[in-house]
Amino acid sequence: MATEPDRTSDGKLPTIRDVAARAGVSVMTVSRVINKQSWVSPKTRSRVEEAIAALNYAPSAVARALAGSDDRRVALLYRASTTSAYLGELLLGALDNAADHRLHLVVERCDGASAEEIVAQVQHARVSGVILPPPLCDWRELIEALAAKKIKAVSIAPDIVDSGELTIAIDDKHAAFEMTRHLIELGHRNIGFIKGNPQHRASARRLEGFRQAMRANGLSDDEQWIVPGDFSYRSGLDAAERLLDLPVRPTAIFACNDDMAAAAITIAHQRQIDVPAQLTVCGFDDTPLANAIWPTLTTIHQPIRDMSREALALLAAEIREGGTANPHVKLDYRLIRRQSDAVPPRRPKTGV
Amino acid sequence: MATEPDRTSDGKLPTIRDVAARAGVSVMTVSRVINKQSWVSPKTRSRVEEAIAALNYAPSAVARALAGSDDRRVALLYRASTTSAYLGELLLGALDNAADHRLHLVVERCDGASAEEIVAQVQHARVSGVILPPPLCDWRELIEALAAKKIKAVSIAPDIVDSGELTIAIDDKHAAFEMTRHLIELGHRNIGFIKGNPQHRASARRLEGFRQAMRANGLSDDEQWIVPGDFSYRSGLDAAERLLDLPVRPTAIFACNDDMAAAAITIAHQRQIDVPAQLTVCGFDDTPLANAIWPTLTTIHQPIRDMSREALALLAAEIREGGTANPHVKLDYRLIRRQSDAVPPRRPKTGV
DNA sequence: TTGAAAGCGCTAACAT
DNA sequence: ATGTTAGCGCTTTCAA
Repeated sequence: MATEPDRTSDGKLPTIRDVAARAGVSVMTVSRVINKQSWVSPKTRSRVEEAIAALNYAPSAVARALAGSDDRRVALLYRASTTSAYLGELLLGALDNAADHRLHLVVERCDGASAEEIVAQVQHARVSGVILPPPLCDWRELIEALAAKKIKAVSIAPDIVDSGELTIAIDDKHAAFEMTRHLIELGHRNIGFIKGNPQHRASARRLEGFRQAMRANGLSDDEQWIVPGDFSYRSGLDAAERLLDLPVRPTAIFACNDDMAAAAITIAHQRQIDVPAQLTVCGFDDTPLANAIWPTLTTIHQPIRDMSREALALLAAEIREGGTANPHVKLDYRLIRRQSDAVPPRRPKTGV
Repeated sequence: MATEPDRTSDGKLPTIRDVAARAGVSVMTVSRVINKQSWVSPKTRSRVEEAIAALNYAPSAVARALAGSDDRRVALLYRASTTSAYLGELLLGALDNAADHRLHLVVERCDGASAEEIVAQVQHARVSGVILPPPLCDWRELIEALAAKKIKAVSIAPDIVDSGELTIAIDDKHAAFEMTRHLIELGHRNIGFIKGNPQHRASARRLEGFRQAMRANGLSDDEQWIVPGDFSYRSGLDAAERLLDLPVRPTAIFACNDDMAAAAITIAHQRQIDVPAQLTVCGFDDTPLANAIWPTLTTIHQPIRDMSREALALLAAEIREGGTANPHVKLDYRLIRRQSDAVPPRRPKTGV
């Protein structure tokens, strides 16, 4: 059973013309069949479909892009600072339904460029929409510059914004709130927090969720319990040292991402502090790392792949229908309990 | 300073015609300038270049693909089983110099398809070359089917093969040999080995390197010290349990990749076996994980990004010059010593 | 050394 | 319901 496309005598792939000839119709009719457009009589349609099948014809994306109103190309922009694992997930999600939406995805790096330069780059790439993962999603100038040129942009995990831009996000603040509440319910009172890279606005949102939960439970969100970090494992090492050097040691550490949480666990190991018996550590993101360390990490699952999938769907709707019911998609996060959290040590269950 | 492309009055990007008009030459001349082709008088050339700069013109890749002999598109094929981190690295490397080679990279998933179906898919995608990461690189049928259709394929990290196909690889066998020798030099005699996914031929090569090193040093590569795994963290957990349950426990474990090594460390932690004081563990690949666990992992660094970069260069040469001096590129690996290896325990340094 | 003509494979805008 | 006519932006002939 040959799935392979037939080739005309000159060794080229079949074109729409070959299909038209074989079906005895005009190329336009074939085009309509392909695009499920306007009305084609069932009889003609099936003749064309037979010819397509017989020739194993598939339209050329390139020719379509050139001839069509070119609203089929979208770009996934990224900076070198984005980890390849995150980028890989985004890519897989986007690729996943690019074909369904008849969109062609191009991946473009835009390092060190000014907002204007990036707009130029995007225009040259002939794309009509872009996906902006962090930290690009929080770059107001860029978003406005793109909007000024009528290039649709969908931000992945940006700060909440008032303008009409498209966004895909999880509720970082509420997720952090929930994780903190979870720790408090476990019995923790002294909870340390390791902040994320300040360039990523998500960091601020997570911190805010932490603070709210602490205050909501009558606990103090004292500055000394909140230490800086930048999402890197290295920074997590330093941050954890600082927290564990505190006069009153926290019984739990909530890190703004998994890498830093892993670092905290490392420091605990080095100091012979048992996790979770003596110290609870939890993270955020649920990267593969969370499952590859010991103890496995309690964390917030962020559906990265779904996010880019949704981003693409949003772009498709925006580009073609010129608008969507809801331009702000909120995806669900999940608190994943694994082995790194427990009740705090030395706290009698009941009575004095 | 506006880098942004000018737009003609109708709001579209400048085309080659606009450039031609502005420079007072024919479009053909502009085309020649762009492609640095044949002879254009320096005077004309500079006039054209001025016009290009003034208009901030950039040629449309789409139009070029359609008009040209289309030898500019290459695909990165992958299966869903490939981890997004690995895929992300490959992608970044490939993207990195796709532009330099004037190649357009498309990323295509090809799951569950037969070799013939994949060939059809590739032909429909109108690409003239493909990059095959593992495990596709070891699929003989596919490689032959592609060759039969004159589609250039470059395999990343395949088995050594006799046919004239293009390959990029590190010397897995020798890397494993070196790591094993390193362990032996440290004083280890009882070394356990966790095998990789048998579908990836690299697994066999690494095992072979291990075996050779053991035998070369008069040690036995007894089957009981060699346990199955499939590259997953989970499988590493089981494998490590088996090794540590052996009547004579190994003093070192060499896992076929980092994930399984991390799993071995986890098991050791659980059994209160100190790594590396009581047990040496090392991995292979040098993924980000190697640096995010404690102790950090001694492993073999594999330059994934460079591999796809080279793959692209190879394809470019092959597609355009129709051949290369050396179709088998060998990249360097590096043994990275971190904290998970040490001399074996309870072995007096000297004398009895 | 340069230019004119003829497409590449498809679709949009009009016919019919 | 179907066909005709023009391109999309560029490159490949071939001619000058």
